[in-house]
Amino acid sequence: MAEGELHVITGPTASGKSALALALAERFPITIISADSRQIYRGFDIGTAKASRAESASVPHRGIDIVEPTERYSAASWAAAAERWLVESRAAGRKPVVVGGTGFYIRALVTPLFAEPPLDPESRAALGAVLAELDIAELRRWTRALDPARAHLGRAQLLRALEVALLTGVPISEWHRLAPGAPRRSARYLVLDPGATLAARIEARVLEMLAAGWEAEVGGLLARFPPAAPAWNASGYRAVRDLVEERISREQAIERTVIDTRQYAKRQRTWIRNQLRDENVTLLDPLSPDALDVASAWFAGELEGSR
RNA sequence: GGCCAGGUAGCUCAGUUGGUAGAGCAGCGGACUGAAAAUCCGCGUGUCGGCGGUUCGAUUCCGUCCCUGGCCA
Repeated sequence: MAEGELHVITGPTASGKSALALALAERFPITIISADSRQIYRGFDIGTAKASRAESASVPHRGIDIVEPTERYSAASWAAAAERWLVESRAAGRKPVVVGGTGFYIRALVTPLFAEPPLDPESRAALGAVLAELDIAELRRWTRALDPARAHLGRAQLLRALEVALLTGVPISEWHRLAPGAPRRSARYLVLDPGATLAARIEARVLEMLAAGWEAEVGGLLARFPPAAPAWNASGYRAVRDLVEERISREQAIERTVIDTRQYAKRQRTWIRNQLRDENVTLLDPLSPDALDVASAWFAGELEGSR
């Protein structure tokens, strides 16, 4: 493709993606495009492991602090914004590198979601209010009737399936059939995974976050944003909130955060293992001594990439 | 030292009138097309503390030893 292949660095949380991207930035002029559904929120800094001020000053970053914590964002919105960042980055003579663990965002950029017709906001809100009252068994029954191919999915997906089926008159699976998702650009993936040491890295990072003032950050956020704001559901934020409000002990908060984060990392690994199965993937252990050289070779297009 | 209560999955526990056992959490696998650090689906991983005894058969009953907690000395 004219614009060249898109470079994507991904891997489970705490695998060292950002550090590697920053190191790469010392060798190549790049813009780091953060594909991270939590770093988009302003104010949620420490627990989402955002780049520091110094880091974002030395290397251009995009995708960070782009929405208010009360706002519900979407993969489609992110992908649309990312399209602009890619153009902007290239215009500035820098190669964009997508760095992040939100697989769905990356997919939406590489293989666009189906083109949704405009939905009337009022009908949407009204329907949402009705559906919110239903339990998952009920949502499943409705989805079995309206879009059976999606009835096995989770609550969030069932709500979406019903919304699309009812408001567009065409179920999502039919939209897919009409316009099968085709890659809009080719992409090469560098997948970072430190293997069995990931659990220890996660635990260490949680302790670092607390040492860096996570509790104080959460204290401030609590005063500004309602507990139901979307940004709160990032690993650890609820636990630290409970700690700040003295409902649980420090030990309990650490334990819950570590478990949450580990479970998240596991889901990311499942996604990467199965959803990127047919993609151009280069696996890299960030702890290997030549990690940066391998990453550089990958970036320069000197690696074949195993599929 | 004596008495009492316990010892069952990685953790917290339930259970078996004697037929080799099951929940929650953790863990593992999977799904994922506009909430994705979200939302869901599936899977029990075990010398039932050790050793003897009774019994066709003991995790269950008996004896003994070990360990933990509590109370009394």
